[in-house]
Amino acid sequence: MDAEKLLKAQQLKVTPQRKAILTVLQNSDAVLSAQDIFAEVIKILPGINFSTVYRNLDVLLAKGILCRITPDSGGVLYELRMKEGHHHHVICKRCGTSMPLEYCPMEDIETKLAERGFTPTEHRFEIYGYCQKCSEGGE
Amino acid sequence: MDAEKLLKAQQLKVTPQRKAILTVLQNSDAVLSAQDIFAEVIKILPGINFSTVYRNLDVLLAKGILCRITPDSGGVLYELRMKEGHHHHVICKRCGTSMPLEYCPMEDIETKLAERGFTPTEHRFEIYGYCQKCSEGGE
DNA sequence: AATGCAAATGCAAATCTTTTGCAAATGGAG
DNA sequence: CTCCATTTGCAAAAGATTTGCATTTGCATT
Repeated sequence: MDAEKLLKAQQLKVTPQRKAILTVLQNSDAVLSAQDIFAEVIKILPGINFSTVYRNLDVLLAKGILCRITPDSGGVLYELRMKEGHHHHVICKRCGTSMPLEYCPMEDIETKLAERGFTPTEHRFEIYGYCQKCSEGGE
Repeated sequence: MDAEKLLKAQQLKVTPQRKAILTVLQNSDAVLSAQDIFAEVIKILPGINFSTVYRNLDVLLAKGILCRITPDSGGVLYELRMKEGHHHHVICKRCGTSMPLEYCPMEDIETKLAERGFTPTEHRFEIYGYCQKCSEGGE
């Protein structure tokens, strides 16, 4: 995946900072916090600022280049969007690896909500646990 | 619902601070942030401290007296647990009212996860939108 | 290749939320 | 009533994220 193409496709300027952020996310199959990302990006681009990372995460998220995940344990995690369109995630609590999920529970429940007069606009479905690799090694 | 009974049932000491926190949550059918709760509790119990509220929210959560909800918009919200056992939530983005949901998507997906070797330990399913009352008044 | 400007960045400070250490206070079992 | 583990208040620290502003930079257009 080409960082420049990704950015241009969204009418975003191609800056070294953005390329570094995308590189970090590409090289990780785990979901990362803003701080994690900053810690990695600064290795590539010493001198980059926190605020630049935060601002760009917001921009990339708004443009749909990233997904945001918010575990129960708190915090906000990001990952490169690997799948087009709406989807949910399965996340390993040990290694942080995230997999897209080809299933959305909303279909099953839409009529039930309609009966209650509730109009859904967003929803979230996230599954945490241990991936195959991390299960094998014991808990 | 009796705050004292709730606390005693969980081997927690009955303190004015805890009773005040529970009272606030009982009188609200919306989900509240720690700050919201503090702002209300201090009206009942002037002099109560932030840290007391935070600590007690953690305790009450651990004991299963509260539910924690983390909207995409960020932040952490709490509500009195209205339903025994595992369940999910439907939350109105305007008035914050929360309703328990008698449906869990995990059943539908467990085998699919097993095929991938993933062992789920926790999951979250939250639906945001507008409740009947708030839909009527227009967006 | 040079120009112009909106967009992006760095920096520093501010804000907001949550946590922690510790001494004093207190609930409740015996 | 006494005692002790639990809980609280306080103050400070820690952590995460945001903001204002001057400067720089990408890039579309000369």
